[in-house]
This record gives sequence, C-alpha cells and structure tokens, in this order.
Amino acid sequence: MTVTIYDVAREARVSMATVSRVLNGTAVVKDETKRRVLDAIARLGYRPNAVARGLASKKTKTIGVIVPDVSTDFFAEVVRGIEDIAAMYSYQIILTNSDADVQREVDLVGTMWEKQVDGIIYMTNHLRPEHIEAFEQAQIPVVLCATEDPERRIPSVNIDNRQAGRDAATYLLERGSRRIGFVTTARGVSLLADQRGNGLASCIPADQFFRIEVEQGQYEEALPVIQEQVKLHSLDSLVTASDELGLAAIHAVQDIGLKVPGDVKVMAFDNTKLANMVRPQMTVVAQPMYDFGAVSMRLLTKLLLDEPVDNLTVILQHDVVERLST
Amino acid sequence: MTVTIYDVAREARVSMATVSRVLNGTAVVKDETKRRVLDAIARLGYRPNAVARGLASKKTKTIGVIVPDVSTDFFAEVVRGIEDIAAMYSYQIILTNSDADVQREVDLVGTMWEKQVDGIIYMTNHLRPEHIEAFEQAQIPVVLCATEDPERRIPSVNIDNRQAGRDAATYLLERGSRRIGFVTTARGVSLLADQRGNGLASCIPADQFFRIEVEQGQYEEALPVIQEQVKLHSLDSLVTASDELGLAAIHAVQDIGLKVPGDVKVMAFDNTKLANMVRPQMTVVAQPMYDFGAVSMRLLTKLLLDEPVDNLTVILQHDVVERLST
DNA sequence: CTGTTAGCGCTTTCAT
DNA sequence: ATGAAAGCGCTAACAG
Repeated sequence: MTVTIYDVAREARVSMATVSRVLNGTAVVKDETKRRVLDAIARLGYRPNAVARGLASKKTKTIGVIVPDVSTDFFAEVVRGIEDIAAMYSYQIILTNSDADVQREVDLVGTMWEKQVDGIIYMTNHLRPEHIEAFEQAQIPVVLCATEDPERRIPSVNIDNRQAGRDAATYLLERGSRRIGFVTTARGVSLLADQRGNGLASCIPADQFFRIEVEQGQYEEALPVIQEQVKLHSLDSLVTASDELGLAAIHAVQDIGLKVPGDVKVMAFDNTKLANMVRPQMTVVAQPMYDFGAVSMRLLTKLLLDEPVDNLTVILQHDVVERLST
Repeated sequence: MTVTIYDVAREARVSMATVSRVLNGTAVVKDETKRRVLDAIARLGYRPNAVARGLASKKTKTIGVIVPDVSTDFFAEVVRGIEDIAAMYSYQIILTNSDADVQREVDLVGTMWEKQVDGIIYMTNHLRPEHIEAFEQAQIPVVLCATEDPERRIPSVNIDNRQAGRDAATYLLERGSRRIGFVTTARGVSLLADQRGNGLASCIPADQFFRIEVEQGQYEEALPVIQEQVKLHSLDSLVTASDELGLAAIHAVQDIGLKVPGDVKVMAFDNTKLANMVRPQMTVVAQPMYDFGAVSMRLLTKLLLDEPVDNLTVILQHDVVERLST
C-alpha cells in the first residue's frame, strides 16, 4: 500500500541507508547510484514519511504558533509573516488560538510539547510566570512575538511601545492638542496597551490626559463610551489602541456633530488595511505586523539552526504616519 | 532526559502496555493500577510523544489547512472556525498559504501527505484537475471549504453562490435599480465570484448589467475603476464581490459627488466586521464565514471517525442583510 | 486485567 | 561510497 524507503532501496538495488543519504544529502553518493535512487523514487511515487523521520531524528520541522485570535486583522497579518518565512525554511506551522486565556495558553504549550514541535512562536497580552514555567518544562525554544518579557529572559520581537506612546503624545502636543483621550482596553488586559498609555502619560500633563476604557476594545461598544467622554471632558484629541477603536473614535466624534480633525484629532495604533480605507484616512502609529511574524520566525530559525544571533531581544521600528484624521 | 512510557511503567511497576491503556482508555484497567500509573505520570511529568504515537497508530491527530491567504478578513475568520472545532475534537491544524497558486497548492498537498495529516481542509478559488489528482495520490480525506467541485466528487461546504447572486439582483430590482454594476475580479480568477456574477446576470436584462473588473480586488486599485464606470454608464447600483470592494464603491461614488444610497445603491458580498463599521453601513449578502470553517471541520471529523454522514456536499444558508447603503 | 513482543518508517552510528 | 543493524517512543495484536 504505502511505499517506504525499503521499497525504494529494493527497486534501486541499494540499501535503505543509501536512499536516506540521497534524500537528505547527508553524505556523498556516487552519481550513478544517486540517479538510480532518484529514478526509483519517481517510479514508485515515494514520499518520505515525516512522522517516522521526526521520531528517528527528533526534529519535526514544525513550529507551534500560539496566538490570541487569528481572526483579528493584526494577528492574521502576523501569522502570515510567520508562515511565509517558515515555508521558506521548510517548516510548517501548527496554529492555535488561545483567546488570551492563561490556562489555555499553558495547555497549548503542553500540546506543542507532545507534538514535538521544534520551536514555538508565542503571542500573548501579558506574559506571566506560568508561561515561563511552561516554556522551561517543555524545553522548547520560544520566541515572543509582539509580546514583551520585561525581564528579557525569553527571545522576543517587538517595538518600543513606551516610545511609541511618547511619539504619539509629542505629535499631538506639537499640533496644539491640550485635552487628549486615550481609548484602550481595561488596564492589565494588555501590557502593550498599558505601556503605550504610560508613554503617553509621561509626556502629557496629568490634567490634560484622559483614559477611556472600552472593555473588549470593539467598535460597537466603544462608540457610546467615546461619545460620552469626549463631551464630558471637551477633548480635542483621541489616541486609540487599535485601528478599529480609531474608526469608532471618528464615528463617535462625528455622531455628536463634531468634525475630524477640525474639532477632534484622531490618531490610532497599528496601521492595518483599515486605516487607509476609512474617511478620513487615519493618522497612525504604524506597527510592522507582517515583520513581527517574519522576523520572529527568522530569529527562531537562527536559534534552531545554531546560527549566530547578536541580539535576542529585537526591537523593530514603529512609525508615525500622518494622514487626514489629525 | 526525556521521560518515556517505559519510565512511567517502571515507576508504576506495570508494563508499558498498561500505561498505554490508561493513557488511551483502550481497555479496562483495575482502578488501583490506574491510580499508580497516573501517579507515576504526574510524578515524572510525563508527556506522551505524539510523533511516536503517530508512527505506531498511523493517526497524527493533525489536519492540514490550505488557504489562499490567512491575512484576509474572510479566510482569517474561516480558519478560526476550523481551529475551534478542531481543538474541540483534539486535532491540531497545520496552516499553509497558497496565494491561490495552483502549483503551490498541489505542492502543499504533497507536504501534507509527508506530514501524515489525517485530513485536509482545502480552500481555493478554482478547483482544477491537478488538485483532484493530488488528492487521489495522497489518499487523504479532503473537505472543500467555501470552494466548489462542480462534479461533486469531493465533500464540500459552501453556499449556493448562483442563488446568492440572484437574491442580490432581486433585492435591487425590486427597489428600482435599472443600471447595475458588478464589481469583481477578472473572470476565471474566482469560480465563486463568477457564479455570483452569473446569478446576477441571469436576473438582470443584459443591457442593464455592467461588469466592472478590478484585477486584484483591492480597495486602492478599485477606486478609479469604479468611478470611471459609474460615470460612463450612469449606474444606479453597485454589487461588489467583497466588503472591501463595497467600501471602495461607496467612496468612489462619494468622490464623484454622488450620494449612497440616494444616487447609487451599494450592496456587498461577505459581511465581515467591516460591513458594520463603515458609514453608511453596508447592505450585504452575508456569508457564514466562521461556519464555513466550523462545519467543514465537523464534516471532516465525521469522515475520520466513521460517523454517518447524510450529505457530502453541504450548502449553508446565505442571507441578505439590509443596512444603510441601499 | 496485565505482560510480551513485534513492528510503524526513518536516521544514524559503525563497519567495510 | 555503501551496507548492516540498532534504535526513536509508542500502539496493537497475542498470550495468559
């Protein structure tokens, strides 16, 4: 039924070891012999069994990817970046969604362990001791992606979120903003969002800075909250933790009869496709989402292939992109 | 270093077979013995090696997912549906992007074969003989997702795209539309889009129907094309193959000084989050994206677990959702 | 209810 | 340059 390396060996009149050698390029094989083997492989339609190979070699050529939710613009783009580079290095990815639930995240590391993945690319809102412990127990190389380990124990790829917050603040302050609202999720939910908030707060006088919390960070629920806060505090500017919230901000402002950017400036984080597709097009602090994934995966390949790595915590550049909402 | 089933057996003073039994519930084990085994497992921090298990049992509990591009709203949502149900049945998914390239798609089936996946969920714009051949060669159960096999050889989950096209046409015709443009990708690129187009065309008099082709189907490139065609043919309605194109349609119309829906009605396909987040909110033919994935995966589990299946080609319901753009 | 024994299909020494 | 043989860690008969 299934054709194995034995069948190929017999067909080519060599030993299975030789077949393995031409398959993996592990050692020099005489040209003539190699040809015979390749012919046999083609004739039989042989495909090496990666599971058997994985058991024997203890390398599976698969990478575990743990992400809060792929269906999100941001992470979908990151995952694309991961998969592209993985494919380039002949790795496949096992994708799992954690919904940012700590218990589930830890369980997933266990699953990845059982699957014997060669490495893990890990995204979460907030790295906890439980995560670190799970990584150590599983003994699998991990790269944090768009996720920060404040103590730099785990390799990671990220931007400088605090600086990004400061840059947003500076941008607005320079343009005369004096009552700035920061639309974000509840504190503690996302370390990154909190850091951006801290960056903003560090540049803006306390009496000019207003934190606006939207539980899930979704468009629908954000609209009324933002409207209320803009009116209540007579805000002249809004910074949002995501493009989706940015759009909510624009609409919320418009719905109470004010103009963007005339009455209220709106500046979002991320720069997904959405930012460019709405009217007015949004000024954003752009994040290199695809690169988060691509660079993380590249870093992981370096770790796996024992290539030299000069820096285990890489900081990608962010970028203020000025458009029409400010 | 790594603890194996042998170590557990020794620690629990039973044979490896017994450990395997309590692990898999394959046979009845005395309570007392089971307890000893479970204790040993906990004490040693044992994790079964899924690769070894896969080699021995010829089942890997992993599913291959081949998708044109996860970073797309539509497919990201589908993949989420797949993964949720997969997790529910203790399957993991290997995710790969094909960019809708036929050669790459065929190669990926080969990769999945090598990885010994238990099944494949397959999405493509246009099913070709090469695909069918690849499936047959690999001998792996396949479920087509949001993809149609006109000859119904392969199990699939889809909506009735022709009917969806007719429904869109009917909706607009009943509301007085007489010059209707269909904004879509080039013919032949996407069978589904073509079928919807056919559905539309079958209900609309030929001299009232205008096909507007946008090469990649993206927002930016669509804007000028749509503007030109709307002016050229004095269109009073636009149907678009995606929400992204729907938004492009709205903006294109507004940019030439016309009103949506006053002067031109816009109706999109899909109903991603976007449709609800733009102004005016878009009337759409809603597709059950999450369910495409979830139902496909569920169907695949039935196939894999030999559960009875009454229909191998399942047609999900679509739905016209009226909002403010028509 | 539990133990013994073959493999699963491949990689990897160790010889030659 | 090539072959022989010993596992990798587990499941699955087959005994008992």
